[in-house]
Formats: sequence, C-alpha cells, structure tokens
Amino acid sequence: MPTSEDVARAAGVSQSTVSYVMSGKRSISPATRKRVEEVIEQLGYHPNSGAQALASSRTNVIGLVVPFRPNLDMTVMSEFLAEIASLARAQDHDILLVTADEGPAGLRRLVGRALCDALILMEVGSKDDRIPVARELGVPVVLIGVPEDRAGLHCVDFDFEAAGATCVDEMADLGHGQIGLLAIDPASMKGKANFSVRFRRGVDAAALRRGVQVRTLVMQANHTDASRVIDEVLLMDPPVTGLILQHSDSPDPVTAVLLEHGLVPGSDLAVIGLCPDALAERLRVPMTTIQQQASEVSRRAMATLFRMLNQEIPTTGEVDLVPVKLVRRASMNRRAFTRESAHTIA
Amino acid sequence: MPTSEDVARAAGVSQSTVSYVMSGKRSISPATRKRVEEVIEQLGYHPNSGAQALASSRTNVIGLVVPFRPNLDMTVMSEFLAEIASLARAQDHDILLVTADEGPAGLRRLVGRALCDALILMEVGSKDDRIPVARELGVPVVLIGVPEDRAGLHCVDFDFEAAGATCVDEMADLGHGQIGLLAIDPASMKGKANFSVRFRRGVDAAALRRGVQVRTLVMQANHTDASRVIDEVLLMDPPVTGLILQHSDSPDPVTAVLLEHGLVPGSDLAVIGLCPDALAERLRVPMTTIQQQASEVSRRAMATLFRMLNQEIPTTGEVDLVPVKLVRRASMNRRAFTRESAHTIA
DNA sequence: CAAACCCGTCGAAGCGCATCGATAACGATG
DNA sequence: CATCGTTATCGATGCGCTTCGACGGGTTTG
Repeated sequence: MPTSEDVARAAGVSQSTVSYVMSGKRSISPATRKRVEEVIEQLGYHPNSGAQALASSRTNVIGLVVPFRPNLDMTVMSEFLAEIASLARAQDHDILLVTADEGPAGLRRLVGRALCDALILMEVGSKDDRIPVARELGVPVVLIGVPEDRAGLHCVDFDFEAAGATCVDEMADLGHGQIGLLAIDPASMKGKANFSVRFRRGVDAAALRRGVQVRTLVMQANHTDASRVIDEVLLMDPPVTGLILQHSDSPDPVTAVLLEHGLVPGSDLAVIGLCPDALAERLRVPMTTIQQQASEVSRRAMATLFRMLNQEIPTTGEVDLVPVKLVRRASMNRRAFTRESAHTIA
Repeated sequence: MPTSEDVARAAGVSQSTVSYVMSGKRSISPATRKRVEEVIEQLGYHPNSGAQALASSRTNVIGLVVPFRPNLDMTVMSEFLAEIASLARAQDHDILLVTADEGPAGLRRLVGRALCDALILMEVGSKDDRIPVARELGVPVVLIGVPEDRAGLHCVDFDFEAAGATCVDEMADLGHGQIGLLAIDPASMKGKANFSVRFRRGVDAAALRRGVQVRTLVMQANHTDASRVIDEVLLMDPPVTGLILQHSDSPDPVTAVLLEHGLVPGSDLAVIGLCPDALAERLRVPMTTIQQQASEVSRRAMATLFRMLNQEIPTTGEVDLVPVKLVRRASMNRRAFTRESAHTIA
C-alpha cells in the first residue's frame, strides 16, 4: 500500500503538502495540487484510516447499534440500515454495525476504543438501559425511538401517536363509530416497545376527541388467532364496522379470515393498518395504511448527527417526530347504515 | 481517555509491559499482571483502535458488503446480519457495514484505507462486478452466494439446487406426478440472482430423475397475479395436484387464492415452498417448507473467514453448500387418485 | 524603499500502540 | 563456580498521518 510519503516523493513535494492537498486546510498552488492529485490517482493512494484517526482523533465512522431481537420488523429495519449507510457515505463516513448484545458496556467500548465518532441507537425502548450510558458518552448520539427518560438526548421517530390518531380520524370521517383495534399484546416484547404504546395512545385520544368507540382486541399475527379475534369482533354489539390493525404482519391473516366470513374489506368492513407498502398493495384488497417512511426518519437523524459532529448545534436533545402519511387504498369504505349482515353471513 | 501510558504509570510499569499484559505475547509475572489489570479496570482503559491498527496493521474489523437493492428478502438478510455481527464479536472483531452502492471501487477503498482485514460479500449474483476486484484485494474474502466465475474465492450458500430437488422429491414421494412451479420471473432482478436459477435447476433435475412433469408459471407475488396463475393451473390437463412456490412472499397470496377456489392446501392440493418459518407457520394451513438456515450459513462463512485470517488455510476457494432441511407442515397431502374436482369447484 | 503581509511549502513533533532487542535476575547445568 | 538458559521487564523505534511553527519570496502598504 502506498503511503502519503510515497506520493510526496513521486510528486516531488513534502509529505505534509500531500496532506494539505487532501484536506484542503491550507492553500496549495494549482500546479502542485494537480501534480499531487495525479500521483495519487496513479498510485491508487488511500490514506490509512488508522493513522488518520490517531493523528486527528476523528474516525469518520458512525456506530449503529441495533438490537437484533427476534420478532423485529426487518422490512422497516433494513430500510433504515440502507438509508443510513448511504447517507453516511455521502458525508465520507462509514458505519460500524453493532448488535446490542453487549449492552451498555458495548457503547463504552465503542467510544473508549475510539472506534467511532458518534452513535445512532436504533429500536430504543421505553426503558432502555443504553440510555443513561449514552448520555455520558461524550460523543454525539441520536436515538431512533422515544424513551421515557430522554433528557439531553436527541430522538427521531415516526409519529406513532399521530398514526394512531389518523387511523381513528379516517374511520370517523367515513362515518364509523364502532371500531375494533386489533392490537399487539402489551405484555409481549413488541408490546413493550414504545412505538406500540404511542400508537395506542394516539388511538385512544382520537377516539375520545371524535366520540367514537374503540374496542381493543389483543391478537397474535397468525391465522388461528386472527380467526379467534374476528369471531369475537363479529359478535360485538353494537356492531363494529371498522378495523384498525396494529401488527405490521396481520394484514394477510386478517384479510384471509374476513374473506372466509364473506366480508370484503372496503365493502363490508373498513380496514386500515400499519404495514409496509409492498404488503399493503399485494393484498386481495389493497389496504389503506399509515406509511412509515424510514428514509425520512433516517435523513433527519443523520442530518442532526452531522450537525452535532460539526459543532453546529449543541448535543442537547429534543424529539423530532416525522409526520405520518395516510395512503388511501381500497380497504376503506363509508359506513353503510344498514349493515347487520356480518352476523348472518358469518 | 486514558492511554496505555497512563495505565503503565499508575501500575508502576512500562508502557510495553501494559501492552504485553493485554496481548499475552510475552510472559508476565502474576503479580504484575494482576496490578496492571486492576489499574485497567479502575481507569476504564480501552486500547485506541486507530493506534492499534497503525502499529499492528490489523484492524479487527470485517467489512460486510450488502447490496441493499429493493426487493431483497430482508427477513433472511437480517438473520445474516445479526448472526455475523454476533460471531464477529465473539472473536473480538467488529463489522463495518458497507452498501454496494460504491461498487468495486468501494472494495478498493475499504482495503486501501485499511478499514478492515477481511470482507464478506453478501447477495452475490451470478455475474457480479465485485468478483474480479475481490480476487485481487489481497485480503481474505468470503462470498455468500455462488457466482459463475468463482475461481480462488470461497463461497458459502444455501444449497438451493438441493432445495429445488427436495421439493420435487417430496411431491413425488407423495404420488404427485403433475406439479406446478410458481416461479420467479427469470427476467426480473430477483430472477437473475443465482439462487433463483439454482433452485430451478434442482427442480428440473429432480423432475427428470423422478419422471414427474413440472410445469412452470411465472408469477409476481401479489394477489392479482396469484389469481391469474392459479386460474391457469386449474385448467391444465392432466390436472396439477401439487404446487411449488419459489417466491418467499407468495404463500399468503397463493393460499388466499386457493381458498377462494375452495381448495384447501394439504387436502385438495399439495403445496410446498421456500419461505421464512414464521410466515409458513402463521398461514391458515401451515406450509411445508425448505428451511433457510441463515445462521448456519453465517457460521460457516465466519469460521472460514477466521481461519483465513489466522493463516490456517490458504485463501483458495471452494464452494460450501449448506444442506437444506425439509420442514413438514400441514400443506402436503398424498395424491388422491380421483381428484378432478378442481375444475368444477373453481 | 523599508515594513508589514500573504501565499505556498517544508520540517518536525506528536497521536497511542506493538514489537524488537537489551538487560537484569535467577536457577539449572557441567 | 563460570556458563547457559529462562523469565520478567524496560527502552526505543516506527506505523502513517495531522498540524503547528517556520521560512522564503512575492505583493502590498505607508
């Protein structure tokens, strides 16, 4: 591997000049610059990152801490990964991928070993033991997620509360006053994640505001449980005319069960949910959803992170919630005033 | 941040002694070792990775190159990521996540800048422009996937050919002589990936061997197209009694369409496919599948990589195919000899 | 026309570690 | 008892870079 010394010799300049050509931190005459750049090109020179880090105490690496717990929505997660990695590269940074297995000590290691200049913590839970450590790390940190105790830390996330509210509003706007919320089990791992909690908070608030009744049924995202839950829904009185799906992987089973009952989403029952677009669109009846734009969240997180790295803003935290976007598809219908049919058909 | 110099001073030894305590490359008296280790603990010392890399020309980082092209099966992908990251940490290594956006030049950058000691290339296609570069990089490389031109490179992957064959064998064993293969469009991005090609090669070979007829229908993994394709299948003569699903996201739509036709998988029609376990199990009729054990592939890839890093084996390549595992669920039935009913029911 | 500046360049001093050779202390060996 | 290994430690060097101060020559200024 050629070093900057090699480049300097070949270009007939000093090593420090090569360094200044690369960093642009001092003015260089056009002639020398050209000569040096040609040699760099020709030799295929790349600065040694270790040496660079040692001398400048800047690694140009961002640590991305992902708790790969099972049962995570990987579709969304990988959108994050792709976008974050790409944005990092655009600013000449790289991404160090760290699982959360190591816990808080892992964060200390990253910073202590000077493996990265900044951290992004993904999938932050309501109570997350990475939080207190993150605060004292002395490097810029951005959280994806909104923990309870977030003082001094910058958070970015989807606005799940607005998402919940939007679902209810859309229902109410179409005349549905009796809504079934097919919800994630609050006792489960996923249910404890704060996005789950915030979504339901949004639903509840909007229900109150709009004067509609929301009945919650906890379900697992599989056909058997969907079947059980839909049976319950159909027996409710007054009859439920709209369903909100919280699980991102419940659209398939729920749609399947509804169809088995002769109920077509968008005609016999209004259905709205939270899932990836690709899934929503490939259903028998494409589903109206709240779109989760991972790219937008990533963009904001990275923008903030780089501003912190460049000392443009203090590391003091605030919550940056990305507005939700309702994508209307065929699964929502206006309430029919004479729909008692559900019971009989079923 | 404390340095090894700080540790040395506090422990009353020289800096080099601290270094030897940490690396274990020279013998240290138990007394000194204990003293040094205590100071390390107490000061919260972590060796600076940049300095370490500079001095030892070893980064303890593995570059993981992932082409985040849309339409990738992220469920499987993230299993890889999680397992690889975890295995790396177990050997005191970290993972640098690199998207393939930069192409071959990105690989040169990684090695040229000495950002990592070794590379794993994921989702390697049949013809992949990263391959020629990878070969000349001068660092250990392991490919996940099997490109055509793989001389000198170590590949690990699922044995998709065996997967295809196993599907056909299972069908044949249960008496099915007329099989429909609902296949990925070979002209699509995904269809060009070599795993797709290999699966179909396995299917074809086994069909020939077992003397069964496989008719291929290209489909998209959505309800509309599934409907179109199943209509075609049901009109075939002689009647198809078993379906092989190549798309990992076709089980939902296909099952849905079959049920609409009054056909229950596992009773009226045998269905087998290639998809994540979680999906297979949450279907109305849990589906028999070929299980893709990402963890096993990861383990083998990492094991080989570390052996190359430790000079235990040469960097000469071979293909390491992970045997497939058939997981029987409820979607397969023995052929009924008098099933003409499909047409009439449909 | 000298003083004050700016521009482009160079030399040198580290950054924090790994590692090699040297050295001292100390049994074991003949 | 002189010699040879061993074992445990230290000092010095260098990895490849960034960055600071210095310096010469050209330009501006009073």
